Amino acid sequence: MPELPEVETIKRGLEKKIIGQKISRIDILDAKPVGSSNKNFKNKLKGRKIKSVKRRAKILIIGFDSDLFMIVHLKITGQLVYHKKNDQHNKYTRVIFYFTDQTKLYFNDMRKFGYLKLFNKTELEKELKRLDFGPEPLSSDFRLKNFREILKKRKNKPIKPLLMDPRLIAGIGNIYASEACFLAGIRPSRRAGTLTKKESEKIFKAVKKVLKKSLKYGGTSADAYINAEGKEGDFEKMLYVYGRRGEKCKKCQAEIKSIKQAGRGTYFCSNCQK
DNA sequence: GTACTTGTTGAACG
DNA sequence: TCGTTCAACAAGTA
Repeated sequence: MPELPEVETIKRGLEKKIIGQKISRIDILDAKPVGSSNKNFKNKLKGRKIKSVKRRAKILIIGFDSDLFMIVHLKITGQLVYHKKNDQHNKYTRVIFYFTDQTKLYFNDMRKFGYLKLFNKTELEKELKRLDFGPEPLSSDFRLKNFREILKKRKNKPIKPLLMDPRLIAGIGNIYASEACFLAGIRPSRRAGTLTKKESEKIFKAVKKVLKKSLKYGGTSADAYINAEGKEGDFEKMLYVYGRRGEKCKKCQAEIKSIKQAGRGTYFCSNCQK
């Protein structure tokens, strides 16, 4: 599942490949990700040149000339893959963007939760306001003080679902919320208000650390994630707890446990995390 | 066949 | 108004 490090990796890959590219044609193989609201999707994009690729939380924002922007959300199984000449589409390919130099960009999505939406600048700003994302955890503007304010406002919320709430902090999903709790030695079920000063600092640092480290390794390919070049990330083998139910803790050899929190799987070591 | 998985959103509720 | 909980979306795997 693409979370912040995965989406950021895709963003960096795309930036190198598609900026300056001009769209010559678009094939929509499945209209669902484009939605009924985007009836002129093809017409609006044809002939447009790509100016920028940005990321906010887990969404990608591709900027074109003439005040046009496309938001791409990959949700769980979405992929954006750039290919040179030969056709590489598969049964999950929903949209194909063809560029004037014969290269292509594929939007693949097995489970069809992802979407592509077009906006002008005003609409984009409105949309971002509506989405109401919390701070970017890797931004230098996001300080311990900000994090403690969030904990204070959500005293009763268990720490792991708190980390995953995109309106509180942007870009953290199930993998990194679980991993950050492990790194900090804190049980995912601990309520925000019960964390000591020291513990809140530990979690704060763990969040930044795990995201940065994953980014360094090109993300986690636990499910369908691949980057803009179609390659998997290498962070999966560095995971301490996520998806490791029944396996041994890499630090203490105890068995990794799993519970359900807010309907989502949570993994932790009951020995290392208090 | 059944249960379970995922990120996000919007509705329902207190 | 605000926070919390939960169903819904889709399609694959165990």
